[in-house]
Amino acid sequence: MPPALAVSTVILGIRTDPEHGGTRLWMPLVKRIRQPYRGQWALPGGPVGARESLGEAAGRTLAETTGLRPSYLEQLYTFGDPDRSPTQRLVTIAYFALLTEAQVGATVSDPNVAWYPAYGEHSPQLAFDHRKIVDYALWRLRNKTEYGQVAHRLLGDRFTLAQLREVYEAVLGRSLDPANFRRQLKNTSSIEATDEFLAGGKHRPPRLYRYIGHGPDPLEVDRTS
Amino acid sequence: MPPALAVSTVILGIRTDPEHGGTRLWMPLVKRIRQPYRGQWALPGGPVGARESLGEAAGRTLAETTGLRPSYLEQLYTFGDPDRSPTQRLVTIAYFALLTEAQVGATVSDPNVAWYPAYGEHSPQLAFDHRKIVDYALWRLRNKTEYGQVAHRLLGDRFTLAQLREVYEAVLGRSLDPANFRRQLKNTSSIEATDEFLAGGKHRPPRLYRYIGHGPDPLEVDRTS
DNA sequence: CAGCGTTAAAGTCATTTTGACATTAACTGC
DNA sequence: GCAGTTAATGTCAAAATGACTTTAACGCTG
Repeated sequence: MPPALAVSTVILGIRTDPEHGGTRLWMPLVKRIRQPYRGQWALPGGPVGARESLGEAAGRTLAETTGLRPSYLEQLYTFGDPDRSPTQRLVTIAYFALLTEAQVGATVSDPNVAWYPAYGEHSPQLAFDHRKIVDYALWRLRNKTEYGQVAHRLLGDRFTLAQLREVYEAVLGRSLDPANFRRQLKNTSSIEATDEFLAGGKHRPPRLYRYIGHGPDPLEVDRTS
Repeated sequence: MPPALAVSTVILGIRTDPEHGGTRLWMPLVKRIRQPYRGQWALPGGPVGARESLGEAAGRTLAETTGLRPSYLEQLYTFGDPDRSPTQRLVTIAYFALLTEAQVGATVSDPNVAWYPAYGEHSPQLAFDHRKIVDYALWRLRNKTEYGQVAHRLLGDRFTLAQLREVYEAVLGRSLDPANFRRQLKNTSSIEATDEFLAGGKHRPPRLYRYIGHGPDPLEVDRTS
């Protein structure tokens, strides 16, 4: 029996928790409509087509099931134990993707697709070994040396320092001192102040900053073609 | 045409450079005896058996070609572009392994297996996209948060602070101040002084230290079975 | 066996970075 | 115009870092 190829993708975006206020990492999940694990939430994914690359398959399957078009895609890990599937050998390549808040809005309206916190007590049970995949995605995110890159992919090209700090807090899972955070980032050369301010707020308008990229992450999937 | 599964492994160990003195990262390579890239050096690897896991396949193929039994194995990246092979689709899962100096000695005596520096001008050209795989292995090694773990896998369970510093220098590619290095490591709880000393040297005998593990790296392949 | 060369280990000190907190600035709503 | 809130800057002690010096413990040589 020849092996079958599939991809699964952890899609992460920031959302403000409607109950508790703080910004958190959320992910869209799809409800399984057949056995095994029927009715449980699972990561978006599907089989790899014969003429597409693994990264293309990840981008295509997540777009088909969720409607999303993430700005960042990175390969995570490959699962291929011989007994993962009772019939033939199933090799699954896991990816993880990052979304800006603007991109989050494009989620399809479908009762079988819903957003959930990526970790913590409100994060649901997942089908297969998908919880392990999500935890590994979070582990890699937290262990990245260049957080500026990550924050940029979650925020878009213009952002305030408060937004940037909330992303860091959501990823690291702990709160940071706003004043010290500001000082540290001003010392790095990874962000640059613009002459624009975020209007419409109720208080002093914060300045907008821009990310100065140092080239792509060596892990990023090239999807320019 | 169904996909074929294969593994390739970057095996890294420390060796003292016979010419220039310093400790460097070296890797064993195997010479290709058939087309394509016949005569060029390549990473050890081979097809995945029907009843073995991907990690088992990596451990088996590297042992068969090099005779080595590394103390550490970690999955790196999966390559699966549809046009990698002219005949059928070839999916290669790359691994990287770490060896202690004791384990390096067990290399098979075979003219088609030889050790080379893992990076720098004396590192040879490699077949296929294997240079990219090696560079990615080095990138991940350098971006690990827990260097103590890495050093432990390259040195064994007892080591002097000078040896530990040489490992850090070989991985990071720059020299470190011995006194400051000592101070930093004494503040972490990752190593512990033993009451033993390394005898036989020409100078003051250095104290031996032991690594205090914080559990395995989440990426490590479990090969206890 | 005293002195020298070499490496191990500990100590010194000025500079930089960090964490905790205070102060000033700029806006909205009443 | 004043209270309330967030943005942005400033202050300062503690901790960490980098460059360097000093002392200790060997083997080797004469």
